[in-house]
Amino acid sequence: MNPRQTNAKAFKDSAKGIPEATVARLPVYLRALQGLKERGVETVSSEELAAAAGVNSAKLRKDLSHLGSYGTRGVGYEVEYLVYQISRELGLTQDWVVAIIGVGNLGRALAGYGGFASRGFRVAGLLDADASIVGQRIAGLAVEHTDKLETIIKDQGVSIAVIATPAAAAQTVCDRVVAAGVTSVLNFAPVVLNVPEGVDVRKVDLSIELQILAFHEQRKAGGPHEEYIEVHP
Amino acid sequence: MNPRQTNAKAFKDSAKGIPEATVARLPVYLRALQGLKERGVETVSSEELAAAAGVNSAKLRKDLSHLGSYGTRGVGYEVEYLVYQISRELGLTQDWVVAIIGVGNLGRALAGYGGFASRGFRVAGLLDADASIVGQRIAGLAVEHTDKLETIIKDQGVSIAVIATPAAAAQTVCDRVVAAGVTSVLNFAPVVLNVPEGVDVRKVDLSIELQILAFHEQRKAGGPHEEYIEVHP
DNA sequence: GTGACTTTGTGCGTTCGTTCACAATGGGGT
DNA sequence: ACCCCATTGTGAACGAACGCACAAAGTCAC
Repeated sequence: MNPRQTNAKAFKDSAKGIPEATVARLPVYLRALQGLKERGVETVSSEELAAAAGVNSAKLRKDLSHLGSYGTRGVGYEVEYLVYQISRELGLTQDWVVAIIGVGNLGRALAGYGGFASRGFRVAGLLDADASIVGQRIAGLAVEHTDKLETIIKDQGVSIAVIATPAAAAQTVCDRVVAAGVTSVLNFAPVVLNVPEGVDVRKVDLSIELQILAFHEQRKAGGPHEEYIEVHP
Repeated sequence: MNPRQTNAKAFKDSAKGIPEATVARLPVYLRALQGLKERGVETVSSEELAAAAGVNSAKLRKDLSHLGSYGTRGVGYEVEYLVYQISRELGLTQDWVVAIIGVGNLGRALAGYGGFASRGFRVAGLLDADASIVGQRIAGLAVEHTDKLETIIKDQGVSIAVIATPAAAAQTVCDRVVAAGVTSVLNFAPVVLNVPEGVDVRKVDLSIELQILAFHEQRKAGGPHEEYIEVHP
């Protein structure tokens, strides 16, 4: 019935899913590899690449083994070939159209961020609800009013929305982009977004990261765990 | 010898360490709770709080149980009391002094981000290597030259450094802040930072998150896993 | 006071992720 | 042609995290 069942071995192991933890590390490997490539390195061992990516080498090998068998025993991995394979697996060999909603400080920083364009992400729209910002040119793009959100998403074929609005506006904006057909959302607003099945949300929260650091910092200094704690009265 | 061994029960379970996964969620609970508090809610059940935080209720209860037994069976958790307990556990009842190095678009966004001050993070310095930026006032602070990095860190008692420089400068800046006594680093530059034992680094990478979204987006659309893949020649 | 009801806190099985350690395997030297 | 060496790819052991399901424990109505 399903060809996979008759000839499963010829299909990539990844068919049934690369572990999330691995997916999250692939971009790190990719960046390390691109660095090596720029320096003219043609071949790299798992040990070297692991060091460059800040992970241990067994983990690196297992991660890469999920994509297929792309190394040569006794030699290592061919940098250029591996760059291509990881890019393809991540979907970076095609272009992705992105819209950024909310052009405050953060939205501006995102619009100007070089790391997008170089990895196949094309910013097709900057939108804001504030009329005094609409019309400004930022990173070569004119800011549009959020009224046009649906139009832009559909006309430009936006598939990923970046939400950089204030917290209060985020859920509404999210509902609108989802209704307009977006299925992946990167959320910078400090709220938990509710989305229907089938839509992916990833969250980046600046203050959460700081809080996690504070927790560990406190531990180093001898935090509350050192004290005798009273019971809830 | 160690009192913990003679009377372990009286000490918080957390003494030996709250799981990392839990620590990473505490800030989310905290934000949800503060939202409830502002709306005047006094008591909340694990079910409700879990919904607000976007996790399942068993996980929430287990997370909170690591801090101690702060709920009341049949009733739920007292919002204000729980806010205090989580804040204390995260180390937010004390103030943390932060310096931001690199005042580009992102550094500016960070400097103006309200989520810091409201959680006990005081930005004590904005530093940049570019002489044309030095002296500008941003969010009420004058930008200083990176020459003064060591002075500022020591004089102001900075314990957390936020690195928002270009990739090429990040490692050098990191070495300097660590040498000056900083033990926690939040890194926005797209590089893997090397730090000595005892220093914590957390990384926020905008383009990595987008790449992870692209991966899943590709899957939805029927990505490379659907195709028959040739073997490495 | 008592009993019904609600909600917490947690023991347990399961799943997911990491690490070790080594057999398999390709390259290169002789 | 053969053997040695370096390095991959992975089986298996371990550990962390998740989620179910329920006993324990408190509240509230009467």
